[in-house]
Amino acid sequence: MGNRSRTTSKTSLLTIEAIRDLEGATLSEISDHTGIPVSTLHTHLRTLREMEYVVREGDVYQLGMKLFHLGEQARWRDERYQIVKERAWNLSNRVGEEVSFAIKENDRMVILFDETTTPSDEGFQVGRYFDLHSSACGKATLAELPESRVDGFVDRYGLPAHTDNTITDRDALHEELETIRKRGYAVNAQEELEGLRAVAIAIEEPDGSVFGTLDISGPPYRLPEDEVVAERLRSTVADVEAALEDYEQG
Amino acid sequence: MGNRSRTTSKTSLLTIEAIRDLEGATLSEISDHTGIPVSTLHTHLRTLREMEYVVREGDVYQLGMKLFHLGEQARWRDERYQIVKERAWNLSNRVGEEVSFAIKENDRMVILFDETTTPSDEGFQVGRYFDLHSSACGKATLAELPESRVDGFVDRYGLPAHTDNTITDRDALHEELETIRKRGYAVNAQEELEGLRAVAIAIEEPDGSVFGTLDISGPPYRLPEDEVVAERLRSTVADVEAALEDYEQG
DNA sequence: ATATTGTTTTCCAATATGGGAAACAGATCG
DNA sequence: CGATCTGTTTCCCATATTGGAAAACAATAT
Repeated sequence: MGNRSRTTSKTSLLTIEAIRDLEGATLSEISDHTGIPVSTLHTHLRTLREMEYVVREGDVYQLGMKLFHLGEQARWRDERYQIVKERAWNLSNRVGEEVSFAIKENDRMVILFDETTTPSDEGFQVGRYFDLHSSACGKATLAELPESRVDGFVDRYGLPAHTDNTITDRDALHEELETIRKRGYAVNAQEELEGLRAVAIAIEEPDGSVFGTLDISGPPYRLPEDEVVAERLRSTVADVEAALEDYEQG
Repeated sequence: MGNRSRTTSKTSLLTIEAIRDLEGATLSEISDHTGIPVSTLHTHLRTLREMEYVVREGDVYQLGMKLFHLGEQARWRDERYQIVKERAWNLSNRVGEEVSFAIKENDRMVILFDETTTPSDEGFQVGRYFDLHSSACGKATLAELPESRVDGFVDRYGLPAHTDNTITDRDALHEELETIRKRGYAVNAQEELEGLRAVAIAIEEPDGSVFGTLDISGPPYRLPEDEVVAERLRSTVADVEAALEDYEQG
């Protein structure tokens, strides 16, 4: 089991995440997956159920909508995200491509929203985590950070490969980031997911730090030249940055 | 503060909810709000932070995107919700009104999504909880339940008033539910929120239980006659029910 | 009917762990 | 420079948490 201080709360939280991993599971399945004895789990699940973080459908435990409720609050915890959303929507409608907004939290990127013209495939990325080194949004963010922080990040997590195209070499990463800084946009050439290409640009706050990233993504065959895509993003990013500046004033 | 068994996990979860209530807060603010001593809170927040359920911005604790991540999983835990979403989107586009889908979980309604034509005011209800007796979706759901369960619900929670129009009397509620069953749709005449009118119809599963509810909502002056709105909903609901039936087969 | 197997739930004792007062450490401020 | 805010850490005792084991429950099979 654990190595460091196993707080009781952590066990509850791990239980939640086990249910997420298994996309719903029975008591014994959760026990198998986590190694936590069923009797212990049972009491934790009682609490989680009482607090509505988990529900039971028959004998299957599922994540409760309390999590969704709280998640929505988290998603909009910075009201400036709404500013971005409106402009992302406009952009998406203008160019007919999928536009996503992501932020970095704890060394991973999270997609906060995702504007498309067709609602069908909308949002399959929303709420997903992406690695910093293998996503357009992540690389766009990294490119804005000092080398030392990039190195620190590599030291901690390494550069796990997700496809054949993933950058797995530290020097290659530094080169890539340099290229991104030069040309002003990051490209994900199917480094995270086979068949998904994306172009991303970082949005800067008035103080120069990275606020988040906008990207346009899709299957490679459908996207225009990177430079064309980047140009489309650029104007929206500039627009958002101006709006953030305005917001700052009052 | 506590009266019943205060489990450790529960304290952590209450901490999360305190941060939600306060929309971000410092250690001492959370302590004031919950009555939990700062020293205790401190350790809980450490765990919550480690597990990414909470983040710190300066000295303000905020809900972490882990919650959003998990919340999205909860939101789509039943893949049939996607079926509803597509059709709600179509309806919204056809009639130019706001269409929402809600489900009942633990004696409250939760809005799962909300399709609008303009993205600006979209989603301000998403993830919100609504009481069963004071919302269109809630009343539409109650109307499908046996009287005994309705009474049980009233016994447990009472009928708290949210506006002057809220139904606060048990008999009046039963009458209202009877009306809903007769005419086939529920109306929220600003019973939950001043200035918000809504018409809702329950979606039934093939087995007859309530799957969720669709509603059309807006400021009273903008909505057509209830009967007209209901008619628009009816066809989509029938459509969804047919699709659920198909899904059942394979 | 009665085993058989797989659950989940309850019980309980031992002990690891969390609670919270108090001491400590930085800030910020008058 | 003390005073007064914060947040952080320490530490000890009471007790909440654990998890084995057994009991209840369910679903098949014999």
